[in-house]
Amino acid sequence: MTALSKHATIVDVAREAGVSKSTVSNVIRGVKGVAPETRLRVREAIEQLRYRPNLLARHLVQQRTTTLGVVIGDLGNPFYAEMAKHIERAAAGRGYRVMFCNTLGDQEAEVSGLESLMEHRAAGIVFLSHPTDLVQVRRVVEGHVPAVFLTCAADWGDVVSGDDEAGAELATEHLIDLGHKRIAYFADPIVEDAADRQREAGYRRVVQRSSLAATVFHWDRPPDELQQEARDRQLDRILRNRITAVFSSNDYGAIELLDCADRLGVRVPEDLSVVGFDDVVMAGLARINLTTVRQPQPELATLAVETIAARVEGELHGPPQRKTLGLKLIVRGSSAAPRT
Amino acid sequence: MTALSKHATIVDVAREAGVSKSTVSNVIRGVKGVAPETRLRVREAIEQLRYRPNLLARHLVQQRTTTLGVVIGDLGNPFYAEMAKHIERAAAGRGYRVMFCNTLGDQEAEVSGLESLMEHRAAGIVFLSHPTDLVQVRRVVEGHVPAVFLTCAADWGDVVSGDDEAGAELATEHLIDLGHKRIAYFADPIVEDAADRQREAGYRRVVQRSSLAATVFHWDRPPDELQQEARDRQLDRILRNRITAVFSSNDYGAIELLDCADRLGVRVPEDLSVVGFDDVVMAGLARINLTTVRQPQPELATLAVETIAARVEGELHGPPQRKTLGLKLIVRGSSAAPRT
DNA sequence: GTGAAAGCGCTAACAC
DNA sequence: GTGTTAGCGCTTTCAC
Repeated sequence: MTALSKHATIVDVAREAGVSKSTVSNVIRGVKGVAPETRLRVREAIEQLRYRPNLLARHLVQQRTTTLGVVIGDLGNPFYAEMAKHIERAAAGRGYRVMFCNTLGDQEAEVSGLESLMEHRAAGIVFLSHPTDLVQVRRVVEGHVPAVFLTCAADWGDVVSGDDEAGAELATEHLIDLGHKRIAYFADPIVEDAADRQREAGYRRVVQRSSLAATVFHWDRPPDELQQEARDRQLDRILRNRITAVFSSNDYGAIELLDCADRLGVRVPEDLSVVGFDDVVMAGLARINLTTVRQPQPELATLAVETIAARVEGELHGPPQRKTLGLKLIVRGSSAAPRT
Repeated sequence: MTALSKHATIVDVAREAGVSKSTVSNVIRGVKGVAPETRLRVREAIEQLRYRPNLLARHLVQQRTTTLGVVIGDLGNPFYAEMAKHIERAAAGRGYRVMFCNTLGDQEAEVSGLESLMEHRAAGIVFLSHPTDLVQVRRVVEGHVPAVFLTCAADWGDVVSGDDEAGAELATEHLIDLGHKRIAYFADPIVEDAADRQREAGYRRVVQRSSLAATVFHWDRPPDELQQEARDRQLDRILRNRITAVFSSNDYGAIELLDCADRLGVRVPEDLSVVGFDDVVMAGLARINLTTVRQPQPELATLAVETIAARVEGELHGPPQRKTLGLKLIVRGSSAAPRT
């Protein structure tokens, strides 16, 4: 590997082109009022020296960066990974770069990661999955940079999310229409609280409207080696309750449930109907074939980035905004009428 | 949303504590030789003002950042997403933050994303998935910052990867041991060239050693709306060739193949054995249950980060290094003896 | 043990 | 149309 050459600076370019550094700066920033011939000379010098402006210096003097911090629970969860990808693309499209912080639910990592993002003077923070430690996180971020909560919620920042309650209603109605009488709601703790409550609320409303009983289960998330066992116990509880259909708060949990059912010889959808939430790519595979509520991922991500960019660029002022996108039920093969 | 308060600076802290800014700097950086009592006063002022050092300024003066650029093909591919997560964690553990650049195979996005990373003065670049446009990319990066190629390869940077050839041999031997005579290699274009060639080479060696014919297919990656159709055509080609087993260059491709087989009523493993490469989390689901070659993801990511950190910190000099980790075959249900 | 001063690479007034 | 200059917030000699 060759020795690392230093980067050329604006002064080097100025010298090479025989102008002052302000002129170079004007050319770089596309300020008009530079003689075409001068502009050309500067351009050539830039090319020649492979000059790339130093954003550290620019951002320092401008008192503002074009870096967005993104806090994610777990990139290993396909929904978050897919969202992360869309956020990155949307940000790049608006001239922002993205710094990810993948906290894996570790509170300490979350706070220190966030502090690091603040030290980098991130222009704004996108929370994709809710910070576990609300108080600490709020203390670090609020009042310093704008925050947007994407598919999660808080009252001190803008919120962009799907219409969780309506989505949950669609899912539950679908199961009722199929003839199910004993439908459970299955909460995956990885889903942020507010979203979870909304989805549960939608479920409860529809179930009660049809005079059915509401049953709510929670996935345990024990250490890895015990996980499979814990899951099997959960499924056992479901079946003991004579549940015939489950609406899971996310696809990830729904797919785990399918996995569990497969291992235990419980047939889906014959013995148990399963409906998820998110519509991750995986859900559409023939082998998974999961009925689910689709979240419009690219639209959500774009909206979140636009919102935070508007705050950063001073186009948006005032109290937190709340933007909600409609959700669609995608019927696939994991749901069917219960056996009679 | 409350007005955004400015960040306190080192001068604010100095004033508050009644010392000079150099003393504050000494305290922040843990330089010894500061009177305990002074140190305490400074600490209190920092706490009081919620002071966070500005890394832009620090990095500008130090002529070095703690930012790592990571170039990824597609975060929507679980293997890359999982690797990204491990890279982020490993980097955080060594005091680095990570900027992702998710190029989606778009050459222009790749080069401009990389230029942006360079403008941010990334201390090093991790290529997770090979840059499509080698020449351009090399021109932008080489000689400026160290590069490490993770599960891909180039001769102008350090390489960290699994032993692709040996892994491919394991997979192919497994199929031969099961009694297969007509085994195809299936190349997914998302797998970087060098890795692909290694895996193909391993496959070819074993097949030829057993005096069998080598057959290599390539997934087409046509526009989304035509993809399913194109895939079905591929599977048709496979079956026409009386292939009984397929070794795919990655899990993603293998899972697509399963999906395709399911839709067309081809039974796996009865009619067709499928072996993948990577061992993404999904591959272990009961419904997927894919026999595959496991890549040690956390170890690969950690090694890549350590390598680049060593370069950045000047602990590692000289020509590009090549580190290879051993791979393991994970036998699951997608492979079995061919029908007689 | 502490402070003064120079300067990292850039932008943005303001002069000329 | 172009150059001069004063910082942005820090680190890092070098005096004291």
